Amino acid sequence: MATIKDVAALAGVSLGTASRVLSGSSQTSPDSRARVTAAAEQLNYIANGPARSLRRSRTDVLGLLVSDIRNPFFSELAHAAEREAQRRGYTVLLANADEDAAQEAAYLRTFASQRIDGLLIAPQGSDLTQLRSMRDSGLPLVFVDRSVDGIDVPTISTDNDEGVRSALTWLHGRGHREVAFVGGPPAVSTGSERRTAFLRIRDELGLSADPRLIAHGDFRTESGVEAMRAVLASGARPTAVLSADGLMTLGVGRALREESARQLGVVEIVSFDDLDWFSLVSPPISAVRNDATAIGRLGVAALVDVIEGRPAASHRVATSFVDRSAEAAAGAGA
Amino acid sequence: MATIKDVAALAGVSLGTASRVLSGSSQTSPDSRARVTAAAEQLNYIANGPARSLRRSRTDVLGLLVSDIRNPFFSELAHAAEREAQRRGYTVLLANADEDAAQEAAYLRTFASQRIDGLLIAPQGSDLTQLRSMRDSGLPLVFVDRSVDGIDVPTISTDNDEGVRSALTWLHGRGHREVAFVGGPPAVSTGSERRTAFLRIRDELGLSADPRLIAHGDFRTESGVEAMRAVLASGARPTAVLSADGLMTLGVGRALREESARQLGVVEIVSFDDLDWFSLVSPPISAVRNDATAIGRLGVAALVDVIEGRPAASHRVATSFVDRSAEAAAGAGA
DNA sequence: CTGTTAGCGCTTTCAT
DNA sequence: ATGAAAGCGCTAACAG
Repeated sequence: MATIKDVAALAGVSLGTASRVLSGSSQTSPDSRARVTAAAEQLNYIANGPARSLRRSRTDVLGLLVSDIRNPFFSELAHAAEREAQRRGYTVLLANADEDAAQEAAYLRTFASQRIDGLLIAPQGSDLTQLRSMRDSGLPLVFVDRSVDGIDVPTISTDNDEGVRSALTWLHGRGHREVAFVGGPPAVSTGSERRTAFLRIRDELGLSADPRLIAHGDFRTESGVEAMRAVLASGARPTAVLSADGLMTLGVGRALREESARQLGVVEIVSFDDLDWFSLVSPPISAVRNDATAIGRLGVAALVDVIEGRPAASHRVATSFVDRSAEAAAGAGA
Repeated sequence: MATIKDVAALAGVSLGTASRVLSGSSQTSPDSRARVTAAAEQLNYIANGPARSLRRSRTDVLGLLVSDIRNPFFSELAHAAEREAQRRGYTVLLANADEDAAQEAAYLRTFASQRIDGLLIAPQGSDLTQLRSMRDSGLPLVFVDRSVDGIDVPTISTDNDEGVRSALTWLHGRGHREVAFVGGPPAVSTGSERRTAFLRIRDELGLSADPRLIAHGDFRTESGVEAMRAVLASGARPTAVLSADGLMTLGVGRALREESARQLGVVEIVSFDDLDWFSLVSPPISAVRNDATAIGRLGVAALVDVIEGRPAASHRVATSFVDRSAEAAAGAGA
């Protein structure tokens, strides 16, 4: 692998001049510029990043720690974050905590050791001490989607209250009174916020307060199956269900499908998170659009603000409700 | 940020001893071990990765360059690769080329400059020269899912032929003779392999060779919509369709759904790639299971072999066919 | 087992 | 505008 020294030698200039040409940091003569560029080209020179980082004490790399890369919400968020970062001259290093606090802690250490310039994180039951010590040691931090109590970090999150309200209002308007809720883990901010919103708005609207209508999962598919089964087994008779996350909605659908074979009746599904296949099932699933793209984009913008010393603001991103009740009830291939 | 020098000073030992304790590279006395560990703890010391990499000329980081992170196939592959890498002491840096050759080239450069220890890549219309020069400059390379002609790199891919055969045989057995094919881009190896397999096996089975039954997309949803629309507009009358990729299957479903409102009739969908919601649509979509987890795992294993100087073998991962024809035709909420 | 020291490849003074 | 030289934080080779 060619080093800058090789390039300088081939170009017949000093190491310093080669560096100046290559990084464009300062004025250089057209002559040396041409020769250095040619030499670099010829040697297929690619600067050694670690050496560069060591010297400059910055890496131009942002970390993004998501809680589950297989969750479409996060893969869309990651995609948006990456685009925005690239636009601003940063590369994104993506890591997946897999909804596991220990793995999250491990990646946090890895990122810190890589000396990334800043970190975007969707925290779970995060170790508050670790997060604090990272922040205090000067690592710019921004929360996306989720937040953590007891630490003040700019946060880009969804307007969970608005989202739940739109879903319940819509269900209420369609005549539902027995509405089940499959919530997320209360330890995660999105889990608790959506739950709190559900309880309050349910009461505002005068929906059934039967506690058997409520169950909680962990934002993954299988837990959605189990939570929905639990509700059905409890003796409650929901006519509709609000699922707090897209992956759990899949699980809810599976659980209801098992039941439908046993003629339980129709339960209308509404989902927090709109997945692209919802229009293909029958009846189509209406959903709260949770704007992962905006969250990813704003998250990077806020993080770059912090990195460059500007004040960064927290944001609540608006949701919108996608009403599919009017769409044809035909299935994909029917 | 504390350096190893600070740790050594606080522990009252030399820099070298501190380094030895911290990296466990060589024998140290219990006494210094205790003092260094305590000092590191107290100072919240986290080694400077770039400095370490510069000196050791390795990073313990693997790159994974996928073509579309929002494609569930790749997010599953990434997830599996990450787990396997972690198990072997490596961290994965994930990047997304977004089915775009220019972006792929840019990330290739970024990875090269970061001096990652090895790269797992799902290549698209890759610049052969660039790939070759990277390989020749000593970067361990392994292809996953896709390969590129003209460069010899260990490759972990799906048995596309077997997959297509199982799908067409199944359709044939169900009486279909007019089977449409929505293929991927012929420039990508998976696109061309699945297409070639389709043509050959179609003829073997005596299915209709009407050229209007065939259209191509780019492995993304929207292109699936367009390809299917094109087939339907051509005047061909397929009774079934094989889609070459999960995302395009979604598009195919959308296109058929538009049509079904106009009473075109039933077209049975079969998908290369099994997505988790296929059991929820009506009728459920049967599919070729394309084992992203195995590909990711084997890919990392092969890459680590190359890195550590062992010979690495290419693999064709077996597919299996998921027959959902017997499942209840009830929809998600019905 | 430990201290000392060279040097990884680069950027950035400091002179000139 | 350029060359010489220092030094980022770390590991490894060497001497003891």
